[in-house]
Amino acid sequence: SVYLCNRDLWLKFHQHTTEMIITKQGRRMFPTLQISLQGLDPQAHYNVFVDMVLADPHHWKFQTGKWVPCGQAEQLPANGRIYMHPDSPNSGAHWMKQDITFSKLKLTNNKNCDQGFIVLNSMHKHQPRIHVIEVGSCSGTTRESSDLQTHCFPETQFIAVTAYQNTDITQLKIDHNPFAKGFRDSYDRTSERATP
Amino acid sequence: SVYLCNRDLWLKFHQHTTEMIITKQGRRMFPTLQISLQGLDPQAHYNVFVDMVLADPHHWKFQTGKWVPCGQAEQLPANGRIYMHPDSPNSGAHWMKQDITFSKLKLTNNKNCDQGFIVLNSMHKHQPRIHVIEVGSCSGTTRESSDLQTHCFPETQFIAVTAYQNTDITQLKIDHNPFAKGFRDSYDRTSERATP
DNA sequence: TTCTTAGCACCTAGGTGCCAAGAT
DNA sequence: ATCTTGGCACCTAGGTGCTAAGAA
Repeated sequence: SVYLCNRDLWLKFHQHTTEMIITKQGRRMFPTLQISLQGLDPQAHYNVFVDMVLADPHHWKFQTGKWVPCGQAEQLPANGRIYMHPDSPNSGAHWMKQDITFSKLKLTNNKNCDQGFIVLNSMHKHQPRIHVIEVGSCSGTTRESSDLQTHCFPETQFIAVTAYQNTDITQLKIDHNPFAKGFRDSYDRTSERATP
Repeated sequence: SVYLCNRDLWLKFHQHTTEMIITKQGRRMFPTLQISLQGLDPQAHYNVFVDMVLADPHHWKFQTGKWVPCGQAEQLPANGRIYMHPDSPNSGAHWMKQDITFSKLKLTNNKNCDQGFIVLNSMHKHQPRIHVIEVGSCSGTTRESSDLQTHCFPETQFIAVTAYQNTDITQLKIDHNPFAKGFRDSYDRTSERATP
C-alpha cells in the first residue's frame, strides 16, 4: 500500500552510504523522499508527515575512505521534530491521486530552528520514517481509535554531515541534483551565452 | 478586528483606478492583499480565503485616457473560484500572530484553470472579499453554528485587463513591484556587472 | 586533526512589463 | 478598432557544492 517512487536513485546513493548535508539554516534532502500511497479511505482525512530516528547506536567517522563506527551515538532530542507534508490535512483521495514528495523538507543541526525543520546530529546515521494518520471526526486532534501507519525504507538511511566525506557521494549529488548542474564536468558554459 | 496593512500602496493605485493583469496561466496581484486579523479565539480553528465579486454592473473600456462604462457586465461563473490561504486551516493564535499575505493568489481568464486560481472577466471591475470561517469541532466541515466574517476594502477594487490601459498604473507597478525592477528608469545596469 | 561555518559563483524556478503578431 | 496571446530580456528568490577560515 506504499512504495518509494525514486528507489533506484536512492539505491545508487545507498551503495556508497548516503550522506546528507545539515546546516544551521536548514538544507533540503537529495534524493528527496517520494512515495506513492494506496489503500486509504478516499473520503477520510489524513495527515502525512516524516520524522527521523537513529538507524544504529554508533557515532561514525570517515577514515581512509570508509565509514567506521566510533563510539556511542548521542540520542536525538526527545521531542524529535517532524515535517508535516504541506498538503496536510487532506483526503485519502488526494493523497492517492499522485506521488507524495517531501522536496521542501529541511535538515538542520540548529536546535533553535523553527518548527518544520528536522534537527539531526552530525556524523550519526538516521532512518527516515513516513507516517500516515487519520485525522478523526473531531477537529485536528487524533481520535483514539484512528490508526497510525508508519513506513520505513532502509535504502533511505543516511549519515548527517556538515561537509561531504565520500567523493562518490558528492559526484552522485552533482550528477543528479538539478541545482548542482554548474558543477557537472559535462556542463558547457559557452553554449548558454552564445545567443543569436 | 481587521485592517489592510498596505493600504497606503493600494490608495496610490486606487487614485488612478487599479488594473490587474489576468493571463491564461494565472497572474499574481500587485499590490497583494495583506491584512491583520484580531479578535479571534486563539484556540479555535479557522479557514481564511479570498473571493471576488463584481464591483458594479458595467462593462468598462478605456478611451481617451479615461475608464468609461460601456454596456452591461457579464456575470461571473456561478461557482466563483476562491483562493484558500495556504496556512488554512489554522488556529486563531496563528492567524493573529502576524500579517496575512495573499501573495500567491493568481488571477486568470481561463475557465478551465486548476482549483486555487480566481477566474475573472476582463474589462470588468471586481471587489476582493476576505472571509474568515471557523472550522468547527467536526472535521473540516462547517458547523451550522459557526459564523462567517466577510471583509471588503473598497480601495482594493480593480479592473481586470489582459494588457495595461493606463500608463500611470503601469508606472506605479514598475516603481513598486520588485519583480519589475528591470523597467525602472533609475535602474543602473552597469553597477551590477562591475564587480571586483 | 577533525569538524563546522560563512561567503561565493553558478545554477533552477518563476514573477515582471514589453512588443509584435494574432484574434474578433 | 479593440482586445488577447506568446515569446522575450530582465529581474527576485533561493537551492547547489566549493573554498578558506574558524572552532573544538
